[in-house]
Amino acid sequence: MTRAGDSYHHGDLRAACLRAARELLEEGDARLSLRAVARRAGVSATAPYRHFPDREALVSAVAAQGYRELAECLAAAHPEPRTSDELADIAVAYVQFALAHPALFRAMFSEPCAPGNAERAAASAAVSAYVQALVQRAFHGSDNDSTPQGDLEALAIAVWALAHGLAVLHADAKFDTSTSQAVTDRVRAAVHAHLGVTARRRRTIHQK
Amino acid sequence: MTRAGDSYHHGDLRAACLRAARELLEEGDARLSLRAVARRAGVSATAPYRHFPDREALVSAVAAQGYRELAECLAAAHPEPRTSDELADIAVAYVQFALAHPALFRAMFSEPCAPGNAERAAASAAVSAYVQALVQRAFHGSDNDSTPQGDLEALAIAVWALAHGLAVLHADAKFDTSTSQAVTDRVRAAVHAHLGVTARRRRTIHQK
DNA sequence: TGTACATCAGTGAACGCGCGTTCACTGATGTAC
DNA sequence: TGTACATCAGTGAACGCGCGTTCACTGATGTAC
Repeated sequence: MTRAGDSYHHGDLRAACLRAARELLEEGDARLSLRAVARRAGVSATAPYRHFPDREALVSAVAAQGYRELAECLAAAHPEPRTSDELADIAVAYVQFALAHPALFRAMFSEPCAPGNAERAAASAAVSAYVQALVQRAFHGSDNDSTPQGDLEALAIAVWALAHGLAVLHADAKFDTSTSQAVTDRVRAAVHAHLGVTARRRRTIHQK
Repeated sequence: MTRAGDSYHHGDLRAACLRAARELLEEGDARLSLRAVARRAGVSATAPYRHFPDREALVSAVAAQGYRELAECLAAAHPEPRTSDELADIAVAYVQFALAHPALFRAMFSEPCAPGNAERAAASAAVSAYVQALVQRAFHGSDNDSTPQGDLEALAIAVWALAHGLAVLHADAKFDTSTSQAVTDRVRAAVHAHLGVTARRRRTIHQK
């Protein structure tokens, strides 16, 4: 039987590989290599093949983990946003996640995810669905609940794209990212500008 | 003196390298290599070094060209947008550009542009400035010209991020991109959802 | 116009590198009796 | 409990690859006289 910890040979090389890959990404390695991961995990170059059929599988597993962390991070920012302000909190969290883990973020969104990897596809779809649901819930039953369903969907897509676009543009240094406050202010302002004049008139949201 | 065309040795290897690089990108090569570019240009592996100090310089030059093309493409979509519909035209052009040239788009936005390359930085900043100015012009002096300047800036950032986010998410296949009509409809809907209820009430924009 | 020379774009061999992946192996672990 | 055996996680050598970059070179072109 397997003891917890270091039991069988290495213990849990699969997990160790994922941890090593994350470390390398956090250190700025743009492109993960199986050999570098093995090296970091303190194991021979070929050992990871016991747990991943090829490089692509390792990368997908890391990306999937990233999606899950992103989802948690968004949920932590606000579990059930109702106002523009609360939606902005989530957008800020999205952007800060990208800035805190730029290489991981790139690994997650860098290329059309290989359709073969079910785990990755699922984790990615979960984030997407989570954001969509979030936005729809926030707007459903608001003052404006005459809004037809199609428009709600479009709005959800728009908000997601907005947050994602802000994240990518910040990660690519198209904006000043030297202070986290500047980033936060910019994202909040963009979300409020987006969600619009109407919202601003109803509540007093703008706090600048 | 240099004759046009094939004059000196190769003629204009610099331009030929850029053309070759573009071809490789259009064919789907994710990562440009100097050797592959040289091969495609029909020249020895080291010849490009006469025109580019290193690989990074070549990639930056290609990216810069991409930014210029993107700017032209946006201008062609609508030179002076005034309505949400016309802004949506531009967003559609932005997304279609990304879908038509995915590898180029990735090369342009893949990583924090090496600050060393002035040409690339300038071309990138030009696109950014162009979009910002576009949006501000579209909204300035609209019915709603009480809008303060800070809000206009935030709005411009938001619209840019929206278009960029839609482009990236489509390029990463987070949405169905099998027909160009579906993409166009989705982008238009997102822009209209974004620019909002107010606009929709004033004009009759939604055409679905 | 013709010759000698300087320039410099492109060549080709060579370097050292890290990579993904294969293969036959070894040795620690778990299991059947 | 002790022994024989099967499993299979991890090893280490080896493969062939494409890469970026260097170097001394060659030969076509342009220029000075």
